[in-house]
Amino acid sequence: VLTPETAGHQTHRAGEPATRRTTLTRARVARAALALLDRDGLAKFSVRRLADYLSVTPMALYNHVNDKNDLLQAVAEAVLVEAECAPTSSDWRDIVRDCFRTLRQTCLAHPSVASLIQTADELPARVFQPMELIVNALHTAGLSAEEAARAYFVLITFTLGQARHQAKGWSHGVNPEAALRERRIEPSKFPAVAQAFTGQSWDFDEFFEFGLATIVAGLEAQIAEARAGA
Amino acid sequence: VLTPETAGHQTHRAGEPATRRTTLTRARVARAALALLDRDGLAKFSVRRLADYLSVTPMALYNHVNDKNDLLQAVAEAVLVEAECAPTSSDWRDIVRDCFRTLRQTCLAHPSVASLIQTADELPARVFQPMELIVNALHTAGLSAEEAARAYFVLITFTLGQARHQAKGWSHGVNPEAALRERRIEPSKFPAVAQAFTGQSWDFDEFFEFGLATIVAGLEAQIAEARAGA
DNA sequence: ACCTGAACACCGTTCAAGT
DNA sequence: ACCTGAACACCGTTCAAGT
Repeated sequence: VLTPETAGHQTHRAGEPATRRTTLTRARVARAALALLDRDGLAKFSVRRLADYLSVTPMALYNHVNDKNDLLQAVAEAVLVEAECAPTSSDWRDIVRDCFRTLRQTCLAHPSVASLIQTADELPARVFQPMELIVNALHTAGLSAEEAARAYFVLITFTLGQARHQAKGWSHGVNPEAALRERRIEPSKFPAVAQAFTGQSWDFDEFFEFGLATIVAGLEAQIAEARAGA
Repeated sequence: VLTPETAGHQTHRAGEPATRRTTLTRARVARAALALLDRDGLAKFSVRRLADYLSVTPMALYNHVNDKNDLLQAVAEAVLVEAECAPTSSDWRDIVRDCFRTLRQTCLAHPSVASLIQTADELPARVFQPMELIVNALHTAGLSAEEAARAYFVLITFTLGQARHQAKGWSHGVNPEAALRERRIEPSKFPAVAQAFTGQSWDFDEFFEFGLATIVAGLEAQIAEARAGA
């Protein structure tokens, strides 16, 4: 059903940017998709639902987007713009921490987006901005250019993977705590796991910080080694 | 179309394990699904295609599996059995390296399976066997039980994420090398990235080993810190 | 240039029916 | 107990048609 405020078809001068509130745009489509993803999650997302959400025929979207995949990439791109990395220090450790904490927060604000980025066929060019920052910082610190690139991928894989896990709620049975509680696994057969998960509940922030600290410490060791070798 | 060798319906004594070649089983369904996943990939996999592959009605599968999701979990479980971790040393570093190298090799042998495990709603109980081993080793080495559990998840997130990347071929546009070559990004704007990716091609084995070494080195630092604090 | 409507070739899953 | 066949409520996408 078309309502007046969603279906206005104002004609406008050719060549003018179509900024009418009711006109579809790649950017507008992406933003609506993000809103829908935030509301209903990736599993329930479909082109048809998005079209419905925009009070439009599914095919209308294909004027602004090549593909469902292309659509999702537009969303990823739009989100990553928010995750602009503005380091507060010139120490590579601070740069790394700032960047990936920021990325993580952005992913948590949009729970579907970590999966989205990891699933995308093409990485939006956007990811190369923080990548340049990190690779440069690590290279300056003493890593070779290739090592710096590897380090970046270790960090982003960890960050996105962690955010995915957290976004999924962790409750869906991936949780060892729940597995123990529901007797899916026997504590006696897994004493160390049982000890780690009885009593306290899993803290994602602490987990992330532990992982980040571990990787940073590991990179310190790699840098020390690289310097010793040089 | 049913062929004689795929559609035989031998009656057999009730209570007997149904080991007839032509009888469907949760295990047999899972194995066929794995074969199909290995051949065509996760994107092309569907319940209906699997049914076709087994020369059977789609609904027949639902006698042995609750769900598409349940089906995929059965596959994940089946694969993880292959990835049995048999450490060759009692040094926690060796245990960690052996386990995750083995897991990675298994994932590379079945390219869809890393995504499968990360997508699964429920972790197969199988993952708790290596988890117990790792958590125990790290706890013995000096980490608290919770820290040991966190360390395990850092490692598995990295390993699965890396395997996913590699399985995807890396060529689908995630590759900075290709992004540079195809001029999707300007080398002049990303000098450090450009330097890291010009000339040599990306080596996944080296990437994995770098990441593993980095995390192990980071854990050494965490353990040293934990011991100093105790 | 942008949107529509009907159509195509698929999905996962339910349900009643067969043996 | 296990499998079938028809059906339901969805998908992504193409194509010809409208404005």
